[in-house]
Amino acid sequence: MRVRFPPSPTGALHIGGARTALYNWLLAHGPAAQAEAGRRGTLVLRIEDTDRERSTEANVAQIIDALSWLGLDWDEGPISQIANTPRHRMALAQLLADGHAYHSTADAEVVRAYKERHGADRGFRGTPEADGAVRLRVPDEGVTSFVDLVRGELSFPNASMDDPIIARADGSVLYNFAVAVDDLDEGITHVVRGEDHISNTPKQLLVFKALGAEPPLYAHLPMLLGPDGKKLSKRHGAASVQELRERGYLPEAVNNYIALLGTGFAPDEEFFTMDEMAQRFRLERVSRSPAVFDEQKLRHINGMHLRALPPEELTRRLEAFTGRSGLGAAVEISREKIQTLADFWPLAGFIFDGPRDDPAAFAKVVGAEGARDVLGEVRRRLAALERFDAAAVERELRAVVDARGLKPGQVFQPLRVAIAGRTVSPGIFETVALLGRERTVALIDRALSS
RNA sequence: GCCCCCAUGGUCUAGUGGUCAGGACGCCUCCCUUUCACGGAGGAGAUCGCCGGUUCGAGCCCGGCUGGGGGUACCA
Repeated sequence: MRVRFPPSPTGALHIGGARTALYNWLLAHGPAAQAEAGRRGTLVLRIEDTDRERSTEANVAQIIDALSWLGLDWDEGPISQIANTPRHRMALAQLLADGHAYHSTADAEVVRAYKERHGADRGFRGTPEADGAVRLRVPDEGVTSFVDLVRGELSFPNASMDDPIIARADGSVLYNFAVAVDDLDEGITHVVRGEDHISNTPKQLLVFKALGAEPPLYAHLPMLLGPDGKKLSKRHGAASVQELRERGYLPEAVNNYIALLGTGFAPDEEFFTMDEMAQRFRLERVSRSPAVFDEQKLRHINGMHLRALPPEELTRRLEAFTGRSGLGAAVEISREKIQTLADFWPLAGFIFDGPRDDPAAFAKVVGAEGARDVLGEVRRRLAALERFDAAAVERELRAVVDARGLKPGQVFQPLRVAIAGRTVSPGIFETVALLGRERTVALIDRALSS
């Protein structure tokens, strides 16, 4: 089995592209490839840069960086499509010579006029000219059909298809032609791509036929949509892989989530490692309907992956993410409370940089009836504590709760705001223990004197 | 306009002719350290897009309609 991922370097790698890359990766690493050849499949990375206007090296680098971050490694490539130009020209000359293609100066205007004469459902058929762009000759009758591995048989009436332009007047080839030639040359066996390519497939099939070659198998994945039901784009916030990374998501979680979007792996589970996903992945199980990208659920899945990481590993990633070091102990007491890497600093940063005061919270909680009195007693008890660990701190704080007949929150919250400056923090006992007696007492004094 | 694809709670999905349509995210209530998150116990939320048909019986099969989406570039 040979599959490919062919991004066009006209922008960053978007979530839809990452999904396509992931599914190809899963296919190549899964049991289907194994059963077919006794070893896993080969993934080819091809850069579709035939659009010279919009393709840039920076985008290529960015896409490769995003794929690497996701852990989606490839076996061959990156192959620059533009580097295959000689071969494309050769194939084009062959079709021209065979009469499968012809030069035509007909532009959109001419095509429109043609349809006015012959009916909107009649595909444009040109007459060979001496120069102009190159069009592929589509049969007048019959259908071009194929069995889509996720949708079943798809069929297109030839009569309604325009003769597609496969090369510009300057001889440079266009997408539908280059792709077919490259898929053929690279021995691609399975083309797995987005639904937006469904109507390109018959054109490419016709190119294979004109070349006298056997086409690969095709599978079209459903579209990924934004919360508004429209195609996912930058307008929906985090649309690129790079942005997801900057927002503190883990690559394993991103992979897990986008795999879930559009495939029902298992009835009751949603947490999967790459290996588990590759084992379970089946093209036939891929959903046919478009899916809405839901960041809330990504957050949830990300939290699961975060907590599944060994503490040292989580610490390493958090240190890389925040650019700080010595985070170990704080990470230990925060790991149950964060869902993304970006959640950590706002939650526990005060342990290192001191409180970031939220005046409203301060006024409300520390300024509450009896709160200062409670804080005073908490201070006395903690100051007198011999062993300053989480268990001892908890004992003292609960003693205050019991002695005064208060609710736990009436004691814990003022203390939390005193040491963190806000109502959000890791567990109060562990946090106080980590801060130590000196700093805790000083922070309480600071709150009391404010 | 034309060609094509799709349609189960707000979202992702399970379900392939016969249990009260199951799970997850989110939401609500309660508990856990009145926040955040995790975990636990409950709850609200779906006339399975609509109309016909096939069948003793349809979310599952067929047809039509409606709605959404993709394509319709000398872009990919």
